[in-house]
Amino acid sequence: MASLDRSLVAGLSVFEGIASADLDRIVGQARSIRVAKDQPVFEQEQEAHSFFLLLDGHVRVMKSTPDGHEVTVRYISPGELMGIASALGRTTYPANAVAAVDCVVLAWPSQLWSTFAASFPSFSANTYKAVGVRLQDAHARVIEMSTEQVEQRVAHALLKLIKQSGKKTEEGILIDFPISRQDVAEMTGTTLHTVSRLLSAWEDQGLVKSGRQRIVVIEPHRLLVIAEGRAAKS
Amino acid sequence: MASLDRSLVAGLSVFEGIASADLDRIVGQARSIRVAKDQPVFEQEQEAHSFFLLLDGHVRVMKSTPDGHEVTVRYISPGELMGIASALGRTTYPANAVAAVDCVVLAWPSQLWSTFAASFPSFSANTYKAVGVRLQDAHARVIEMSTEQVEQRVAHALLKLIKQSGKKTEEGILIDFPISRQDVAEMTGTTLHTVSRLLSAWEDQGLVKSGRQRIVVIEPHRLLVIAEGRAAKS
DNA sequence: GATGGAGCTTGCCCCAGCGCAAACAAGCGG
DNA sequence: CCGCTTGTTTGCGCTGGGGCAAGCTCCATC
Repeated sequence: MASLDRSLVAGLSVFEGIASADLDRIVGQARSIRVAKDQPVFEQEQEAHSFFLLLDGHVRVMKSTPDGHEVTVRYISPGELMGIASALGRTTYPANAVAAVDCVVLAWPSQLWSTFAASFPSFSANTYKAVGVRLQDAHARVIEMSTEQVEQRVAHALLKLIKQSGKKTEEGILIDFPISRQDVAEMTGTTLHTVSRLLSAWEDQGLVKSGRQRIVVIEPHRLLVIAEGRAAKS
Repeated sequence: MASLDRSLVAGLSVFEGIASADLDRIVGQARSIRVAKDQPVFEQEQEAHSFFLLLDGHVRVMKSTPDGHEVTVRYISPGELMGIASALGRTTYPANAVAAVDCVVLAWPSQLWSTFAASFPSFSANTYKAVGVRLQDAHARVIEMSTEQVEQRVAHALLKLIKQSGKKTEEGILIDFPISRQDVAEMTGTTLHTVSRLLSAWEDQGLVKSGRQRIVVIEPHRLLVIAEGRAAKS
């Protein structure tokens, strides 16, 4: 394993306000792990032995229902923590996390959580702030599901994705990991058929350009108009 | 104002594991407030000057969307904290909280949060655990909205309500605060019409008994069957 | 005990979007 | 280069449940 140093994590918002020496100590206790595409980082109901920081790649967090449905909770981008069950008093992971592409993660044993939190107040403050944001996101999602049409929800989802993981290309803004119609459907509570129809329609209008597991947003502004429900019904 | 003492809060799970003397100090710094039915405890976007503990009554937490929809996030029961925005690094409240009946709440200035958290580790642990539960709830809600039919969602909502605030009566289990069809609709992402139709149907089958802002569940077990989607389509 | 308003019920219509099914591409492994 | 798998597209029919509208009932107020 390559030796780890603070340059990996310096500048991440979770570690904001922590002294370099402390960062070294924190990073020194982590294991660095490679996770191949489609492999799990952690699994629902499994004992929460570690918490993780995504260094590189993209991870999809999802929950499975007893009746076989899968719902995508969120995508994790580089620099974000995940599997922080122990910070919230859980002993098992609440969801499945799967690498959307080959990933590199740092892992710390869960017991270290309380040590870190006690030693580095800003670490715990930053994390709980992140938890707060996730709670907000979850509520926002509930509200979307309650009040918006499928078209608006899918538009919102794409906007969220390009904001989080958008990469400028000459064509437009590319979602820079493989994402299928089915994946988008699982994020928005609809079916791959409907997503496919919407993307086709938007492609005709020149709003997006998409292919196999690939979506490029060409006109984010017009997509926003749809997301806000101010779209002219054609 | 009546003098406050620890008997008010002893035994609540948030304060589990805290010494009596400390409890006195904590409670000593609270203001006790009466909130009349339909009056706000705190409001969305407002500066989060305090956090609260509900001593008596029931509070509805809801979010309003720009386009005039209201979505109920949760009901707070006696013994629960609310308005803990500051614990999650927010400076404003994320939602509206309205008294569903006349309520009594304790309020502490937000700045005290960090003091309490630092002085009483179990207080902060207990609270974050509660936050974890809420995050779970929110995700569960997203999953329900994504995968279940309206009928199941409404059944789930009623079950949640009787679990949280059910009161045994000779008729069955009463939800012990006034709740309208509209309220249930806002919890489940549907319309008061549909809720009304469902309750009427269930009443015909002897599952529930309901009236103006009043719902009694007679056969929770059969309601559970519906909630799980194992209902025989009549 | 009349009046008004808030909450509830129900019938009818309609459509967004799901389910099903069939056909089509684009990679990938051999 | 071929065949297979995995992802995508699209047509068609159907239905859950939303929207609208009318009428009803309980309760509070005067």
